[in-house]
Amino acid sequence: MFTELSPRAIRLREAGHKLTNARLTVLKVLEESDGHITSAEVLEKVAQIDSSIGRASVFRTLDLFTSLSIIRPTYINSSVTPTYVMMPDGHHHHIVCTNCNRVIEFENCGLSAITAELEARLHVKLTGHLLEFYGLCDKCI
Amino acid sequence: MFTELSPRAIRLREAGHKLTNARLTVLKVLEESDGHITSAEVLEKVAQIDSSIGRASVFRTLDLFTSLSIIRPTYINSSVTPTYVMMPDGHHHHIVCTNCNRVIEFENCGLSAITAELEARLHVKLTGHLLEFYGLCDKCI
DNA sequence: TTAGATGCAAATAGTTTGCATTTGT
DNA sequence: ACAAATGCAAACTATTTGCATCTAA
Repeated sequence: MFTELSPRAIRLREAGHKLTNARLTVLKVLEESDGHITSAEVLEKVAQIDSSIGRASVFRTLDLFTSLSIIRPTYINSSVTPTYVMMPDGHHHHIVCTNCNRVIEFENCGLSAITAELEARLHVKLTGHLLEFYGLCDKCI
Repeated sequence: MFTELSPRAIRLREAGHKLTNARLTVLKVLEESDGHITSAEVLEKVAQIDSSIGRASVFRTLDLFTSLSIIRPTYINSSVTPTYVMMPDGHHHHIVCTNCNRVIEFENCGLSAITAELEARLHVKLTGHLLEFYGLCDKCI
């Protein structure tokens, strides 16, 4: 059905979940996105690929992926439909322009020192993070 | 009607918005919360204080406050109803335990150096941020 | 005085649920 | 074989909208 399994699909199976058509299709849509995608967009693209997949399964899959920290719902420029962000290695960070709503990705969030300090001070074990900056992008300054 | 105006109320008026009963009541509820509150909780507490305030006005007020960066909707342990976090000085940070859903606040997010570096490198002007860590709290480790 | 904000109730839309059926392992 | 997952459609519920009325400045 699917020729190649992505690392996330393997992770899914190793966590004891079945690799169903619905799940692999949602995963494909997420992986082909730019890392930010709304539930409405996921529903639409999944329907384009395979219209026999039910909406409920898409939502169930998004919930499953969220519980596995593959994605994370956020409220980027949409107060109605959640935007899901892909969380490679359990983290994600970006800048949202509060004027034009553009989302700017960047590397090197520089949080490893902070993570280590918090783990030591608060006796917690941190596995990921979401860092969202707000401000004006270069075009809106 | 209200004897004292909080700094946020003054900020609201200075931004050109009327200080109505609905808005001041929502603000009061938010300020008396622990900094994390769902829309359902806001609706309920507002109704307790003044049942004549309409639900629609509460939602309109939450939208207004979000646009003013007084609060920010997030998806803490609730995939249905958004949780709003108060954003003092335009930022907020916390740890969410992925096991028990406890939210741990902490000071000193240590992002000022990263903020300055991003502003210089990407030619943006950053005004706030939301930083959310995921992991296990001391009791769940 | 009057633009802005409100409350109400109806409309909308995104998401969830129950269940018979199908499917991956 | 069989527990897990699915698709369907109905049910749900949070949120939004239109509009006449009210009110803060």
